[in-house]
Amino acid sequence: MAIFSKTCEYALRAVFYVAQRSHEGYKVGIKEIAEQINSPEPFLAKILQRLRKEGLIQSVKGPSGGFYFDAASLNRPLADIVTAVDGDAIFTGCGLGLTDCSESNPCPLHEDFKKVRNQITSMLNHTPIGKFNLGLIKGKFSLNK
Amino acid sequence: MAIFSKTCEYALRAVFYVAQRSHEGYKVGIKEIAEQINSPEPFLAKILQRLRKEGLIQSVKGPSGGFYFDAASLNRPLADIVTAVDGDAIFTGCGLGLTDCSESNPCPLHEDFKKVRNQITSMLNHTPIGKFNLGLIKGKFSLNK
DNA sequence: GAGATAAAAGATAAAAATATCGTTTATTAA
DNA sequence: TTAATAAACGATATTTTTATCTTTTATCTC
Ligand code: FES
Ligand code: FES
Repeated sequence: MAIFSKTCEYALRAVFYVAQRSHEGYKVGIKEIAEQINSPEPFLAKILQRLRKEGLIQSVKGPSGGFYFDAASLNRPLADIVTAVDGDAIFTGCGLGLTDCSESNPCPLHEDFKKVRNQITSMLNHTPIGKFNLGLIKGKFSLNK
Repeated sequence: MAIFSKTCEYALRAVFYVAQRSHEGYKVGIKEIAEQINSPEPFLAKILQRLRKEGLIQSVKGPSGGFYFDAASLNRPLADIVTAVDGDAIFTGCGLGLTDCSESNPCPLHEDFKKVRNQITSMLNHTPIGKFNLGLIKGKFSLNK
């Protein structure tokens, strides 16, 4: 088990890659993205379609088209991507799977989980999509293995 | 997506329930456990079989039999249960799904994820299975909704 | 406008996780 | 030692997640 679904992992890696290329002034085709983040191409295509429908990423069809982020989108928090793909379970769900997590009906791990969740939530809310562009360009981070 | 798989959620809830009853001096049948933690009975049976094979929980067949924890097992950390069911991805895996998480080949979220993972790891390592027995007996915690 | 390019859409397929069922084996109590 | 009880085991079923393929639509270049 991981924090995010495979779908969400691909989404985030793709987002980081497209953000970097957008920062450099390019649009990117799905094929290039899939290669660079080491994901199955048609599956990733579906994921990006979804993000596009939600207005989280931009794209244009046709020659010299591809995916990109406009300036506003580059400043959105990662939390928006995660929510679009995995929903809000990671932000509000009970760690033991109870139907609703609350102070009045807590599971044994509620207090501990709340801290973990808050840390994840805070990190995802305060990290803009474009935050790692410079680091990625400098080759400081990996997205594919 | 959640921190743990459904399987692991059931496992932990069952463990807490059996621990409480063990503390009170009883063994518990699979039917009662499944009812009390609101899980599918045959599925839960499989999970507990697995835990038993690993020596994490005890059981006896036959009349007045059932599942229970011996004193030593009550002191084991929750981490042992989680590892048995979900493996160690939650403790060591990359948040973005890279094949191995390391300082030398970090993903963009590596530093942030490390903190989250460490917090989860620490909590699961330092929480013994029997920690919540008194609270559960007093009705302070919920395991079923 | 014609041809080429690339994403969108829709229908399937494969794999993994979750869930169920029927039978067997061990244990107990009488 | 027999009948009842409860877990173990093995096979199967369902659902969800992950992945693929084909056709359509939009856009660019010429
Ligand atoms: S009730 Fe389980 S985390 Fe809040
Ligand atoms: S490389 Fe991604 S969390 Fe360490």
